[in-house]
Amino acid sequence: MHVFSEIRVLVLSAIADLQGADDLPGDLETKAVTVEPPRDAAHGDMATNAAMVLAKPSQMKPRDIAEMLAARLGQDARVTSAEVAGPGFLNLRLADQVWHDTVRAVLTSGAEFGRSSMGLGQKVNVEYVSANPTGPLHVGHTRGAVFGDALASLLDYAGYDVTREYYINDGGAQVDVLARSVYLRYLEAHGQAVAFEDGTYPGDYLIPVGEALKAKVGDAFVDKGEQFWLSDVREFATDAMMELIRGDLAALGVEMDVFYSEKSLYGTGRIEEALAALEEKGLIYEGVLAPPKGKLPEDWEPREQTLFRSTEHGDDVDRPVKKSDGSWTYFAPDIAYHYDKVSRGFDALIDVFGADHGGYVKRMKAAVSAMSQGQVPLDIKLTQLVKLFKNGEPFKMSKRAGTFVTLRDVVDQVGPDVTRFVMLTRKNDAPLDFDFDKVLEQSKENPVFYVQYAHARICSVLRKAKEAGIDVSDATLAAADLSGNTHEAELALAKKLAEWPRLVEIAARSHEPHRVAFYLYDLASELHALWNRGNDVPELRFLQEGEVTTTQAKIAGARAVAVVISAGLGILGVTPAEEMR
RNA sequence: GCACCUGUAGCUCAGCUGGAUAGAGCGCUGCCCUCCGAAGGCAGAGGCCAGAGGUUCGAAUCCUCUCAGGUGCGCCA
Repeated sequence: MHVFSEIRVLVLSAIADLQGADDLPGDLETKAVTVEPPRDAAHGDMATNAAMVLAKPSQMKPRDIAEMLAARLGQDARVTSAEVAGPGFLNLRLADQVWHDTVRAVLTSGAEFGRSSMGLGQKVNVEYVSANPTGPLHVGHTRGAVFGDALASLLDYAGYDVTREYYINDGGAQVDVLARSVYLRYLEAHGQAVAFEDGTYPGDYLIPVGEALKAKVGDAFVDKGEQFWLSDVREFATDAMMELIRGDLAALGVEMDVFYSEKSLYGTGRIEEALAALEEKGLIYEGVLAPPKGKLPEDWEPREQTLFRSTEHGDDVDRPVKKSDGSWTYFAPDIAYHYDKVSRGFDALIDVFGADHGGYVKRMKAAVSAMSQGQVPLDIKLTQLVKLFKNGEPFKMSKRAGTFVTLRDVVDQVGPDVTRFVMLTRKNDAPLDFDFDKVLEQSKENPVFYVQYAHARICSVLRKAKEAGIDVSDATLAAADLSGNTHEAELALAKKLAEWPRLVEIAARSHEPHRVAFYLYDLASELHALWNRGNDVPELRFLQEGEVTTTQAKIAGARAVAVVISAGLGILGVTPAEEMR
């Protein structure tokens, strides 16, 4: 339990006391009572809206309730002042001791400080990347990979039992296209001249795959009809692509728990089973969709298809699960896949899709809602486009020419840490500008650098202290007497640390890992501010010449910041820097 | 035509799921290194939170409509 929830408990018990004394009605809903840091630090350390929330049901004036609460809360040793302000806010100031305890808690718990039990061990499945196994991952996938991975780590940190999963789209027509493309490269490896026409993948990355195929089967497939080799080449090629993709993910530091094959759903009755479950609920029927409003496609004509009544679960129109020729649409195996996830007992599902799948959200949610009787929530996070820049100039990628900016291009140039952090400095549903030059800039304009610099500065102080023969182990620092750390800037830093556990819960609840990145920037900012105060106020420097115990107390505060930065970067998948070069 | 996302300082973006006088970086102005990493810090100027209604003690945040940009829209995945 962190400071904010501790104080909230205190407020609630004060309310209960007032109820016991008949100063407040006995039946009050206290769910809406919050205790949070006020926007303006001048208002105090924490503010509660309790009086305003309770005013109406109590039929009392908010300020009267606030006065009564203030009197009770002021008796607690942790509270140094309780003031009524504005329309009925109750502003609390807490004793320095509270913040010193926070620093101590960080040093004692290490990276575990901030870990929450909010998730109660619930099983959550996070599906991300899920790129078609037809080529290397590109920048768009990279953002999805970073986002999904950080979200998964965040949820883990918040006490959920997380499974990281990748859905391999190896069942559709695109893998046939892949197979034909690899076959061409295979012929090429045999010295034949080939042409990559529309409907094939011309990328160079398939050259080694064609050669590998040749090494494996020799000339067995040369000059043979498609029916002879397609299935074998398809399997060979998708395996090769998945190996490529796993390598890409590894370069970014992403490790999946489960790779789930779409193909495994076909011919095994799994799709039929999932659709039968929907049919049981009367949600599958044969029908004709109304034409889309507005301009009609040229070749539109009414056709009877097998449809899913997704409108029953919030969609705008019903969706086809079979094409007019009777074969499955892409939606059908996807339903089966999510049916499988529900059957595996997950309490919540999260899908991370690219923004171009936005039109797919409602039907997928409808399907999961129907299959789980509304019991398993599905959250779909869409990641918007990444716009690449170089020297401030837009960096275009052309898929037709077979050249596009890959995950490797990005990671090779700026490294996995920078790639990850930068991609998390924007919320998922906002487009992201990624400038190859700016992300490597060493200035505070670059949040990656700014946060790393704060961490490196602290490491530098610890190194200097050690050189001076001072014991700066976490255990020693945790035992240090912090009562001399009373300066406003020192306390501000400790207060920022106290917000970390609360921020973790907020970020986890909203599925927004970018909040961690912004918090780390703020924390780094407090550290830099304190550091520079040392220029004017020598007492604030971390290293106090000849004063071992004072130095240890000062360093305790700094070291705690490094611990939290390190934990936060850990969630983002970024390695903290010991020094800047 | 419909659905989803976005609209906050000159620019790039936060804003703790409804709280007080809306914040940061860049850019602009003026300061701070004989001293732990100045690759930093402090201060100032800059706002009708796209617009109009509504909900309530209270709205950038929730609802409705309008405007602008992006994405997608049976027989691709």
